[in-house]
Amino acid sequence: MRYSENHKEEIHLKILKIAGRALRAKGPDGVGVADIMKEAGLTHGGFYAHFKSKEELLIQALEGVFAASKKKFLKAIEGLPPRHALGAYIDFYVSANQRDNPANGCPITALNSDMPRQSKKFRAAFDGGVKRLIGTMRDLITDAGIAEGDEAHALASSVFSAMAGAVAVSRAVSDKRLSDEMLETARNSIKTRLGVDDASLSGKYLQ
Amino acid sequence: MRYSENHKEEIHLKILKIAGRALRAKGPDGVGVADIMKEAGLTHGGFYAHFKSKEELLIQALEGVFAASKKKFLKAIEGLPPRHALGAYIDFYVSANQRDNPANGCPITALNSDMPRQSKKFRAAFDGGVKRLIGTMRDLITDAGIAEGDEAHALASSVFSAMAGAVAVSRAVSDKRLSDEMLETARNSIKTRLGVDDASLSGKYLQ
DNA sequence: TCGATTATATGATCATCATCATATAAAAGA
DNA sequence: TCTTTTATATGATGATGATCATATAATCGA
Repeated sequence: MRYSENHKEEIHLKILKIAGRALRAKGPDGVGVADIMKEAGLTHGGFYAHFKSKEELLIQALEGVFAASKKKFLKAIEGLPPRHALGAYIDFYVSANQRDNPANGCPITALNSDMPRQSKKFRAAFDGGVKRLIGTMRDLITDAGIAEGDEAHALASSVFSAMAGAVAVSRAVSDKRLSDEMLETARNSIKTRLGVDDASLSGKYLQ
Repeated sequence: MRYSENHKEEIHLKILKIAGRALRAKGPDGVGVADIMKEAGLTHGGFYAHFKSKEELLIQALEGVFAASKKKFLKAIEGLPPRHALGAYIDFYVSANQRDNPANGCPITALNSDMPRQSKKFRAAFDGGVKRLIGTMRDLITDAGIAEGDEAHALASSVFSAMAGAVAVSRAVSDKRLSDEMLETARNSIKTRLGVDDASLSGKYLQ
């Protein structure tokens, strides 16, 4: 059956979107091809007209998810001066909202302990996404005048690892009180470390 | 066949030990009953004489792993005064050695992104282990005079989340340079935050 | 030495899942 | 309207894995 010009492409994107959510919710080994297709309103057989393999689907889905994460990053800091932007992003990321919505959140948080068990290609896609996110934060840190060059990069990678790690661990713990405690103290300590905590930003110490 | 008095118990412990390593290396959904039994020198059929289900095995294995982690914690700080002990534990934990040996490392690091997808019972066992580890660190922080009461607890939970998160994210990234960078900056920032970095401990600032 | 006990083995069942061969049907172009 | 194209459906296939029924064999107590 011949469909409209770009019908297949639309379906392709729809599958990727659904897979991106399932990937984060169920992990790379938890997503089933048939389930994804069913959610897209199709049956499992048609899958291989869209993707060479499940691995290819996951790689494309992961790339889409990283691109969306970067977009969310940029949107969260839109229009803010650099230091306020850093604070705003940390507030956005290290939050109960992120913790409670793995399917729509950052893939680093959602997949970190799965990564060592994945294929080389999938891991390479993951690395690429992480590096791009770190690059965005490095630019922000540079713009804020907090550090520059290699130092800005090291700081950005460290801050990102702290943010992702904090959300991931708080998500792993099912005790809400403990989880909230971890999240809040992590958020504060990361902001303090960068000098973008509320006290600093209100001008008490700098600028 | 009747074996020696405590033969079954020995086998039981052997299975648990193997499962504990597999659990961290392959994740809860990656461990196969047959594989575990084979590694223990047995076949899959005998499994259910030892455990009611795979879930029961995983829970017991996880509890064993947390107990071992606590032992390693105590061993790493053995004989050191509180503040040096904190520094030593952070050095021990946030290290390339831990990152590169998931099968023998901390379960928080190895399993965090798997946890939201696990059964209630398994998650409860995880929570218990996390709380005990945090309790040990809280005591250390209290002994070191860094904080006390609820504040010491909050600090301990936050520091643990930062440590586990940093190792987990550095493990997720396959690029060695980036991974090393994350690990080192995380280790330094956590130690500085607690005032147990090398400069502080050498007496430059305190004590 | 022999029978009872029981840890372990064998082999089946049932479910899930990725993959693929083949069939179908809808729509575009003639 | 009819043929061709091709996106999707149907229905295998083979692999893996948890679970369980039943068989086997080793040792202890008699």
